[in-house]
Amino acid sequence: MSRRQTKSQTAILQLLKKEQVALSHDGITAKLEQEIDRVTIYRILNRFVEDGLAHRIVADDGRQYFAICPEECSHDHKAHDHLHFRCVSCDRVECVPGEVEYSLPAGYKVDNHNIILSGNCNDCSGK
Amino acid sequence: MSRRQTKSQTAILQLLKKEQVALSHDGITAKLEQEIDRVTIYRILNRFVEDGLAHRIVADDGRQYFAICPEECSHDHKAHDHLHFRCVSCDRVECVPGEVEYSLPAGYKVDNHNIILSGNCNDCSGK
DNA sequence: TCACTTATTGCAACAATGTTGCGTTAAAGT
DNA sequence: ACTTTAACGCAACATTGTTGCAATAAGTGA
Repeated sequence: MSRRQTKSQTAILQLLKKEQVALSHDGITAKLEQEIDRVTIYRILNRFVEDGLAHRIVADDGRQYFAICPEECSHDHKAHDHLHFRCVSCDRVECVPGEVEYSLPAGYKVDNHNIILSGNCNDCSGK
Repeated sequence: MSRRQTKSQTAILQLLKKEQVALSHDGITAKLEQEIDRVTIYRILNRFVEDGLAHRIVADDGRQYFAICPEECSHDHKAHDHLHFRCVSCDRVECVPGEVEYSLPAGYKVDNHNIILSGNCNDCSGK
């Protein structure tokens, strides 16, 4: 029932901590030293999300990206109400700090926020 | 070079106009009277988006949903900055009117907004 | 109205992303 | 060291969306 610490798991966790951006499955594969099976990577990531360690972002390319949760959001890992920016040039997804404000009609219960802006990031918009 | 009017095309357009919610490919298939090939549906939808007739939303289930653009957004069909709500119970995606406010560091150029909240809609949260 | 051009369609095949089943491996507890 | 079972790797599958290509049919002009 309890979690076990494995090499694959710690490697992915370290990677996510080091990178400050959200990574997709294949971004992770590309940056990992060791080879880890595709399925295992997905399972590890899903476990991280389940445990509130990471959050999952579905970007507007339809793919899932994962990022380590900052401390502030550990108390409630369901609603990540900060926004995310996906750069279409360098294909990175980053978390943008700051609140997002919106209004919603009464009666709606929000379980999950998934806010993605896409375009060119600071580095890429100059070129 | 110019567009041609076909039965499939008008059927889908009518459907999207009638439904006030955003529909996915298979939502469209389910509601259509006539049978239209999967590929054709996708191509029609992509054409609508290209022509600024509809906008594409990628929901947090990773799937694409399409909705007819309201008049206001016809002048700029790239940035649909209103938010969308996906109900996980009835599996409908609706456009929520109203502006979304956020702040973004300088140097970022936004091409596209994709803002999805998910949870239970007014109808489903009661039950 | 008929012939012509080519946008649109339908089918098959493919690509990408993510999940499930299952037998094997290896962490953690005793 | 032994046992239990979480985690792994492989194969197979599911879903969503796209591409190539030959056949069809919408618009145009004689």
